[in-house]
Amino acid sequence: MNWKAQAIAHVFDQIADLSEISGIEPHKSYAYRRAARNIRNVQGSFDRLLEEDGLQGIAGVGPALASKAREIICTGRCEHLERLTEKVPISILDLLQVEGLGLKTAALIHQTLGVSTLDELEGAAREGRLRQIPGMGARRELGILDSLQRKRDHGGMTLDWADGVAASLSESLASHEGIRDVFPVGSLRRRSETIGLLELLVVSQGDGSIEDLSLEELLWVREVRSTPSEARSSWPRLELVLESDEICLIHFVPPEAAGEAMVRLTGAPAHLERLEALGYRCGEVPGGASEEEIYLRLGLPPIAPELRELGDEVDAALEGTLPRLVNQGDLRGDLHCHTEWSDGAASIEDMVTAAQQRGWQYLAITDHSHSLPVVQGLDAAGLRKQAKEIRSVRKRHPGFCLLHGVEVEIGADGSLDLPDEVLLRLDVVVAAVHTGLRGSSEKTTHRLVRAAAHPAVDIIGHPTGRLLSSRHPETPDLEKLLQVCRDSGTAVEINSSPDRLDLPWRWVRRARELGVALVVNSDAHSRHGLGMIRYGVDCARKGWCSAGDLLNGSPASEIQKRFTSRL
DNA sequence: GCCGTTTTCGGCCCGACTGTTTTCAGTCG
Repeated sequence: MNWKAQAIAHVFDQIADLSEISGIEPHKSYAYRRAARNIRNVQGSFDRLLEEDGLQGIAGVGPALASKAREIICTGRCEHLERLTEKVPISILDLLQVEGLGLKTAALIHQTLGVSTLDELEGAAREGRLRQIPGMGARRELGILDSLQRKRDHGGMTLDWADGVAASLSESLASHEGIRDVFPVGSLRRRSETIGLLELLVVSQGDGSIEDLSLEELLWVREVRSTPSEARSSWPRLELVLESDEICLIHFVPPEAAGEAMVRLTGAPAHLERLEALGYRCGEVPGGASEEEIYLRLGLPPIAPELRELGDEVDAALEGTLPRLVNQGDLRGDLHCHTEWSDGAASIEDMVTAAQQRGWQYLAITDHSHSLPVVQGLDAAGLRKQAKEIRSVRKRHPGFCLLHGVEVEIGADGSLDLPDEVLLRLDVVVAAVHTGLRGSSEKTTHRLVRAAAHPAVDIIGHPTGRLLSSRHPETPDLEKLLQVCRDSGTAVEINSSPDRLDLPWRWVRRARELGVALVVNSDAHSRHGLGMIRYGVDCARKGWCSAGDLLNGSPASEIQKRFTSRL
């Protein structure tokens, strides 16, 4: 996503939350949220929209919001937001990331206990003070502590957000004289599922002098701090604190050290340890060596950054058994997306043309089934109506393989909310859990396993149900699920939404070992959403997948055979 | 704050689940 769009939408969401806490007319909050959502979903060139009419072409953006958007882009600040934070500290919004805490309770906790940070919240929970709040008992207190712990284990920026921040910083840095190149390193380059610390490598033009760089003037940078160098590297570095509170570490190296810096700063620690066991020594690399040359000197082929995690990738490289990793261009289609028939923003036809523009041969339309609230999903009659529309779109796009499917809701007992005969008439059935995710691991496992064994189910969608920025449910017994899927021929989804990346990559590796069919799905809710598939590809690559491991690495002819044979 | 074959004011998304309850508010999707 365009980083400007991200930045504006982020501020609008903050305004919406703070306004609601401050008791400002609730529909104003709704307006800000709606505008933020539509800005995120902009299709085509965001910059052009911004220049042409200051975003007023976007639904939900009127003169007041357009002027704030302009202010955010030109100054990196928003006066309206700053005024709101005079009344309510912005750190309260961190409290909302805790599962089970919404605006009402967060505001109440702040008012009665003076709590405005996650640390203070944890302290209050440990001391049993949260129980003073009406509606809060011991159980919710424990739930909050639990959620805080899980958040610590999984914290960080999602990949799309980190990519946006990195792109905007790189663009500003690269325009400086004296800077030759800027590269992402660290967990961002390894395409980790969340990015705790954003790291950029800046290759200088000459001797690496950075004295005349005035980074404070960069847009979005609130503060520049020098940080002592660490064992990992002796190159000079600076810490940028961004307006959005993220921290970005910038490493400066002269051109002749770029290759070594790439290796060392990309990590991960276990990978570097294995390299060291092969004789790699920091500072002993000949000047000017590229990253590839460094691997070559150790007797290794280049190892993709995504694989540099646990260390065993080095052994595989030595044995010559590294997989040929899938690329975005290897995918021929997508088997999970939404349209305006449920909670998507585009028509079926629009999604089809967007898929064709991406060079895809097939697309499965899988709108939600009816029992998911808000979304207004489809029941049997709705699906029949949709089938008619699908047939007519097919006629207009004869060369394209358009599949009719559904994302069917898995109920509390593992049953599906559509009759078997309806499901069996569809080309693709993705079964997924959206509610009751706070249940025990055993319960969720039972639901998933029952659905996976159902004869009409083709794909288990986002198996863990996690949301990386907010929801970390008890993980189901994935080993059991994968085995059931293998035995029943049910495929497992790698959901590409950067907030999900679900199946998690460690389990993608396991699924591949077990021979479970995998499929990278966009779960797109707009034309633009189809592009999210790149994050699913990142996840598949981290899970050692080749194109051949993925259902949608195969051409339309095979997909047609697999998914329409039961008709 | 936005929007309009209910167009310059009045309405804007809703239903299940949960932990706290003794009749429900808040959260979430």
